[in-house]
Amino acid sequence: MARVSFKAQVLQVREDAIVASVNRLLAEKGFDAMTVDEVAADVGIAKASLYKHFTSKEELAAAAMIRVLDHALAFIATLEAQPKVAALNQLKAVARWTMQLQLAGEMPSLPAQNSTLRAALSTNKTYIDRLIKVSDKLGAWITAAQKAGQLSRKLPAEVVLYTLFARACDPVLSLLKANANHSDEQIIEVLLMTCFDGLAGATPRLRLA
Amino acid sequence: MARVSFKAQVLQVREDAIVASVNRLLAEKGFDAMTVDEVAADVGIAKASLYKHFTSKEELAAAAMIRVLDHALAFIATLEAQPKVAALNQLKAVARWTMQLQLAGEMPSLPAQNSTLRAALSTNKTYIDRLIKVSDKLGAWITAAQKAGQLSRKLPAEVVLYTLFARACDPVLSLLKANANHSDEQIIEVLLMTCFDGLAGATPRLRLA
DNA sequence: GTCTATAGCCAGATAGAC
DNA sequence: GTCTATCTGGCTATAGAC
Repeated sequence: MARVSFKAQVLQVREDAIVASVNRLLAEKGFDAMTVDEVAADVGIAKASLYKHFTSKEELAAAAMIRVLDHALAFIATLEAQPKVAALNQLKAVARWTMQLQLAGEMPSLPAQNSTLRAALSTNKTYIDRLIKVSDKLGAWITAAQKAGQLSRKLPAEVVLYTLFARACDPVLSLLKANANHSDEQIIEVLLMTCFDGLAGATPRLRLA
Repeated sequence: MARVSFKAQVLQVREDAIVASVNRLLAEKGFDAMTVDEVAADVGIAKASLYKHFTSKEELAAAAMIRVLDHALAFIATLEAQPKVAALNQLKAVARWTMQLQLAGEMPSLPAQNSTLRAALSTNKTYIDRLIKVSDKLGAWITAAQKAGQLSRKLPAEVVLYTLFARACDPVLSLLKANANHSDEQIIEVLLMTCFDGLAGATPRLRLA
């Protein structure tokens, strides 16, 4: 049986600490503004030690992105354990979760348009795998919600999917938080409304029979 | 009378060319990835010459942002010339205009979270002035539309305003364009729907006589 | 594997001739 | 004001001792 040595456990814990730091710094400053020196200082180890675990800054960031996607998959799994919930509400729960992560300062921004990070991510098999897994889970709920008339059938499913990803790092949230007139919970409720019901606002559904 | 010398005109034209280049590069790569060398090469002058016109990279970017806001103000002015249009439709027209700019590759992204650019912009009087002017114009339409019941009254006006700014550089647009299954016009229509009517989609308004 | 020290590079900004 | 050539600082990444 595969007993994991104590030493290996220590290393694993250290790697987790590194990735957690990277995740927070990515959320706070973005990939370009984040420096490897900062990460090392934040973790409390030497920069050279970082490069024993990860071969490049891009790989550091990729590990953080994968971590977020894994957390998302875990959250989705808990939702799936309650099969009676309407698909629309599952999607809303996911959106709420991403916004809470953002408010907590733990949601790295989407990789900017033409960066070295995008190139690295697009060739990272693990990252792509997790991204597809999340997309498949959400995609299933999206089509189910459209069939049930809970989501507009006029919108291509990919538009809905991309929109959910984009709202997970919507700058509106940080703008509202900066102006500090609302509680975190109020911000989330308002953003969920604008996302699902639009700026025009939902009108009562006609009950046809 | 203030006759503008030929030489001054040439300079003005050159500055316009510089700012137009910066604008395009900002839209394409973002502030961090854009280099001053690129700008100089794109305009076709030496880097040192750039620094005779603008004292820093941040000021270059600020000039581009101001240019966009000035264009927005000009567009808003043309809309104001048609006072019979409902406030909601004026806002939609502005949103459509920003999306067209984005599709044309001429919409610089919002300054990322904690950058030197944000600091520079926040102390740039001209930029702030234009930003306030645009916000005031849009703010008037927002409150009018809410009074008329065309926009949700449950949303604070600032939320609507921030959302319109954010949608002006919504990453969903570039994602959809990358997957290239839709025409530019289709993309814009779909994004306008998600913005104003939400993912759930608009339902027919009840007519209460 | 961890550290200190440093290599190598690149980008923002400037000097100085014209 | 425009150019070429250069300075300067900061950042990624690595060498080499322990």
